[in-house]
Amino acid sequence: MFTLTSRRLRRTAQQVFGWERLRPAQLEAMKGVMKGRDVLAVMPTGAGKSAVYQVPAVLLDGPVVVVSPLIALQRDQMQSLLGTGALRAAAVNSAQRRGDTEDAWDRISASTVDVVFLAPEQLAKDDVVERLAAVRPRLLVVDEAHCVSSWGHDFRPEYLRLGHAREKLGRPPVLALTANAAAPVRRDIAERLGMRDPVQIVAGFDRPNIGLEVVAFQDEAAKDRFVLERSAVEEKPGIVYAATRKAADALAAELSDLGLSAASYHAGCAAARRSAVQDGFLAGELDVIVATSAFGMGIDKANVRFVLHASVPGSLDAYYQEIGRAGRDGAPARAILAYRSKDLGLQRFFAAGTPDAESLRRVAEQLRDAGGAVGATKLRAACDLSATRLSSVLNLLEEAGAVRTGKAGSRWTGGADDRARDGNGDGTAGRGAADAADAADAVDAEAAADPVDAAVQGALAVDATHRSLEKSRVEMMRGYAETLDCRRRFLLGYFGEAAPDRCGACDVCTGRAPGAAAEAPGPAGARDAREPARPQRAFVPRRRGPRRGADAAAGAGTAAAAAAHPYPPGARVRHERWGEGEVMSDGDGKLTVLFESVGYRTLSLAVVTDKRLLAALSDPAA
DNA sequence: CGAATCGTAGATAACTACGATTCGGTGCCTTATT
Repeated sequence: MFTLTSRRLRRTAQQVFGWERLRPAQLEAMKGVMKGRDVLAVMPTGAGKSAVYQVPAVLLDGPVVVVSPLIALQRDQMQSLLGTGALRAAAVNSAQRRGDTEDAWDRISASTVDVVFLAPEQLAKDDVVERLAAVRPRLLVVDEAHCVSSWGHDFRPEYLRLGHAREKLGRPPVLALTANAAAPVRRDIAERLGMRDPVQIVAGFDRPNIGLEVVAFQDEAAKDRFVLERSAVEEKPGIVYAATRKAADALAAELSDLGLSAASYHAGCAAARRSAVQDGFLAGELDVIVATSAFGMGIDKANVRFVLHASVPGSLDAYYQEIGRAGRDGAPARAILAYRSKDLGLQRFFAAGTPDAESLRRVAEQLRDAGGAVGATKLRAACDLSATRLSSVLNLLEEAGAVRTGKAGSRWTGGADDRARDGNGDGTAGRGAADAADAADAVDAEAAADPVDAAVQGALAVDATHRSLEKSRVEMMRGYAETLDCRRRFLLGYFGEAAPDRCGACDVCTGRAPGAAAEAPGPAGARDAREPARPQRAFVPRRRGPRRGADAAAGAGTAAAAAAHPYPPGARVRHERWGEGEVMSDGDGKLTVLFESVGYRTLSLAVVTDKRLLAALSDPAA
């Protein structure tokens, strides 16, 4: 039954690391790695993701390069490796002393290092890539791989350039690891890293011990009072997520005034304070940590009893990740969202970003005039851009098909015609290129006469596509907050996982829902008809009964109804205006589809079938 | 997108009202100056 590879992996795990058992998902991922396949593994925190590369690192004949988003995480992983004594590790980053980095390079070049840790920005540097390529890495690991998708487009664009780095490293197999990736995110990761036919291992998303609750408000002061009170009375320890640094500081101060042990945590805190607060929380010295989204990656504390969001985050991906820090011990825990529809404005602002036509133009002109490949360092100097800014600009120009990057640097490839060709022919240019071509046509036919103008317009169109997806993710977050149906079902559906109609453990299922609107909800839900917590309890249970009945009568939300239409989750569909997409979830007479050009859209199943809005392109079951 | 802050005009002493402006989240990496 067990293959030779399985036996070797198990034996190594046992003898070298002392792990008596490997989970099926771990073993399967390791086997893929040993076969030289690209592997994308989505496994919950605590399921032993690191083991998936550590065991093969012992067996592979050459070093493993691990890309990790935070230097702090690299440090933690180094420590744990040193603890086992099984692997020799080194890190390359700007936070350690120069001498330590030189020492690391000496050891790497002498082939006495098994695992090298670095951030994606390091791989943007030619000398770093050259020195690594010289020792022939056997595996490129991308840890917290969802960052490729969520951070790469704007914030840390080097993530999107890991595919190039991989080529320069001699195209080793890629192992992408994450705890949280919805289907489109997985697709993005695979595409961006240039993975070929990857082995995908996806463990379950459901965390049944986390009770889900949303409390809606109109009035900001009422919401603030609620957040303060719930933070004070919920079982400790807990995490409160705030949208801004100022709000985090203010709430932490108020909780402290109440006599609780509370502290704030955000990127504006001094480094020393940040680590002190984090350590204090992990050690159980803090009741409540009030944080921005800066807090949490790499945090694995078992007994967090509640995660309270004082304001909505920008996506369900972020929300799921943040509430997933509760109840890791398996004991009951709560995820509470204090929701106010106006709070979405901040997230919409973040999603909207700031287009920068001027930088695009400068880089495009430089490359056009250069008449050959230009390295990143030279380009930065010529265009007077930061490394981050340049990467982001190059990513857009490449996606628009106007620029191509190879070993020697980035090269001008021209205008609209090339762009369209690239979109079809080159897998890594991918879907953005085709969209961009369409959009660019629409933007300005006259501008397309000049190739630089066309490139800038095309890049802006690609950018607009990303932002439109980001905005639609905010809308999905709104959908979760305003849904009148089982929240767990909504959440799991977003991640492409089927769920029963009622989980029995969210506020909707237990009849404690705040939600119901004063009038019958339209497609946009009950967004402006809510009142704060107190009056809701009185009228909600009565309202829910008949509503449920009405839904059932409409033939929606049941397994039987879900099977009766041609758009099951996973199906590819085409919409006349929005193009191709994938069905993410269905239920209660609605379909949620992720369209490649516009992002998430929720459609009424009745309208879709009536007006034949969607063409089914394929059935995943077929 | 929305909240907070700032500035100025207007009507009259100490403000208020309202338009304009600014600000808001995640982390790598600089690499010369105290």
